[in-house]
Amino acid sequence: MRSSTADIDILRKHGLHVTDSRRVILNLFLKYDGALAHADIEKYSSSLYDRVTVYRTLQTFLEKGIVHLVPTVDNATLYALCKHNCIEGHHYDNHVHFICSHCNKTSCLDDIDVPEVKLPRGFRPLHAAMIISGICKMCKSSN
Amino acid sequence: MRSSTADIDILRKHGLHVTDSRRVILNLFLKYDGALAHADIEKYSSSLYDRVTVYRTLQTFLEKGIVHLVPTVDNATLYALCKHNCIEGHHYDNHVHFICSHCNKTSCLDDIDVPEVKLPRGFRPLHAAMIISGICKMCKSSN
DNA sequence: ACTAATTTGCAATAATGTTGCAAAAAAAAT
DNA sequence: ATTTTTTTTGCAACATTATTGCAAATTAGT
Repeated sequence: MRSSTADIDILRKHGLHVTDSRRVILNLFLKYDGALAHADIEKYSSSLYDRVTVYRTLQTFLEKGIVHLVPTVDNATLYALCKHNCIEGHHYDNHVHFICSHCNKTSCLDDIDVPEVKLPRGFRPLHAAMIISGICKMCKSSN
Repeated sequence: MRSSTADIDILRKHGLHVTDSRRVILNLFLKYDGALAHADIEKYSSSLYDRVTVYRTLQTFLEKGIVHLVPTVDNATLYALCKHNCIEGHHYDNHVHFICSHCNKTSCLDDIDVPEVKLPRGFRPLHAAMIISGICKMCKSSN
């Protein structure tokens, strides 16, 4: 029995050195399967790593296209794993994000694309993001 | 010639005492016609008022339904004037927001509603927000 | 194992947001 | 118009969140 190397593969694929903190943080994303804020990561990793390291790791993941930012209405910076098609410097995260007002978890609905919208004359759109809030699958079924 | 009292009317209509700081900050929104962050307000009001006052004023405007929060991808808290139908405690800001990547201004497209989206089984939507980035009307025509 | 380059942790600093309380200002009452 | 009551403001202190420089530790290639 050998331990999974999915995290290592991802790091290598994006040209990053494999380090403990990067593996641990990346595995949080892989296991949790939702958007995480800096504070979540500090909590889940039991403050194993310095705050600064967490900030820098997230920044690096962002730059390399491993995670993308999720729009929020409060002032939290949320990160979520890029699922497909993201390359360094350009994200294709044009899927809908869902934030549950019960469990507060933010999930990427990877298969739901953001719909096109007709804009007023003169506006040239480049990217669109959509966040739907409500009750998620898990919370609804556990009532 | 008498000075405009639009700001005073708005404050009164929402049951707020009319004070200098509230008038000045409200007028910033009325004139700028875009979303403003706390930092913008400090800048435009030449730090006439204490940071704390600005925070509390924005919080009050939010509670009374004078402004609403605008979703952002970075960690800024953005406020924009409510145009119609907002009452105390409940916002109907289901319009599309546009952020210009050139001039960095965020505007409310009040007449463009956020489109409906079909969600996966089990998700119950309550509210939807949409942010489109690109080049705005003003920046496009000034090239 | 050795070397070169990258990453990490620590300390210091900056930026952002919150709370309590006395003084000032606004609205209501006289 | 003056007094009284209530609300708002500014200050100070504090809490949280994020950034930078640099030496020590770690990674990857030879």
